Amino acid sequence: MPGPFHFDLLHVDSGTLARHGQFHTPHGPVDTPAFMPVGTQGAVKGVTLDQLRQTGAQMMLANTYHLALRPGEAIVEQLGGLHGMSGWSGPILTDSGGFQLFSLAQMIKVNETGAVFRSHIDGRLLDLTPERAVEIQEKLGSDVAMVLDHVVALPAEPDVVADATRRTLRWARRAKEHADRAERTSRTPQAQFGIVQGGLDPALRAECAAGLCELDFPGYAIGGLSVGETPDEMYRVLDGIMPLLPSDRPRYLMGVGTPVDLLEAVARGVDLFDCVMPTRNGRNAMAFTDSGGLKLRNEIHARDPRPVQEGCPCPCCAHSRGYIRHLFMAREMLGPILLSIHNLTYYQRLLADARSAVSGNGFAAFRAAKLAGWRGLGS
RNA sequence: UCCUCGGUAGCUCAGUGGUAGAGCAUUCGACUGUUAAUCGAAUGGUCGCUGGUUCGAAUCCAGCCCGGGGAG
Repeated sequence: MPGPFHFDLLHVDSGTLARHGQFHTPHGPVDTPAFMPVGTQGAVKGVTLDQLRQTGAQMMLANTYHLALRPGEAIVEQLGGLHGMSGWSGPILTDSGGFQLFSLAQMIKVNETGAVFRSHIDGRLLDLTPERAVEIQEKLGSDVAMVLDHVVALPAEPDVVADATRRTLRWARRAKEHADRAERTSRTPQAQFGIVQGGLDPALRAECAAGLCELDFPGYAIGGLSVGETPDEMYRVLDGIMPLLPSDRPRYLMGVGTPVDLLEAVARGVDLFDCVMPTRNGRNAMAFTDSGGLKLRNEIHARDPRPVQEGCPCPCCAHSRGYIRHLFMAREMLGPILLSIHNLTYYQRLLADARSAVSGNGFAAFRAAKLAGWRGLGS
């Protein structure tokens, strides 16, 4: 009998390693490959739940560190967990705070026990250990909880990467043990994913993957990428890791990426993605389209009556590029909102098309056609 | 007519002897498990005009032009 988090591998493309599947959660299934919008504080910035569903998103992301600081996991729990608090009824994945060891590196100290954060909000100390990360995420009530990992910026000295990778593996063991032993307080079950670190070193990546697989997680993430390396270096890491991960579990490439990155990773067998790019870039007036990135603050769009993307069903594309530019120049809040929705819609449609292409054994051709379009304007 | 305050970048203004700065606007760039509706860069001025003093004037002096306020 399949568990609450089983992954149905429905089809593998005949020409690439691209997979089409379905990941099951207590809050519904997720068709893969899938893109999860980022809602760090329990909200996808500028987008209502209705609008978010309309983009085609099935699963969203939230963040342990940010929610532990504000409003605090106790309040989230009291409001019914992330689902109750936010009203989002679909699956939710919570990141452990491991990424903040990288992005907030200047305000933390890492040792074997865990990480000590100096809150960026009020300066108070927050101890984040692998065990604490498990407990916080249980209270948040997400469907998938990530283990706490140690993300370092690239390029980095070999011993720095090796230390962080082996620490990540030790932390994963502690997190797994703690989750298995802990009294489950939430009403719904929660899956825990391990995270493969190892920088650009194939041997280190393999060592980490092997150690995690022994622990038998229901899903595996690839972390520590898109932190300073080139796209080709990232793709090479994926080439090396994918064969080492069990094919009957979802593979999640954390924090990635551009549309090009998504297709290159899907071609190598990745099933899940998340990235702030569609929303952050959308807020900053950059639109994703089939012919590459559009910087809508640029004057060239001022008199352009065309929609951002011809044929796009999103509410942004009911308007002209000239109007969207005007909204940004006038600092109207509707501009960032509409472009966030457009970019999320663009990502969701891209992956929906990718799933169809995989099912029809035509992923290689699909990827080639998309890349040719994007190359035009250099997305 | 007199008194007074002012005239410096597209706009609002700093700058009182060593050949000009800021904010905003404009243009362009960046953004990958969000400390970001953010960040960065560039364009842009014979300092109202004409003389004078001085090695050197946006800055001091004189006259003129333009604008605000006041007096008669």
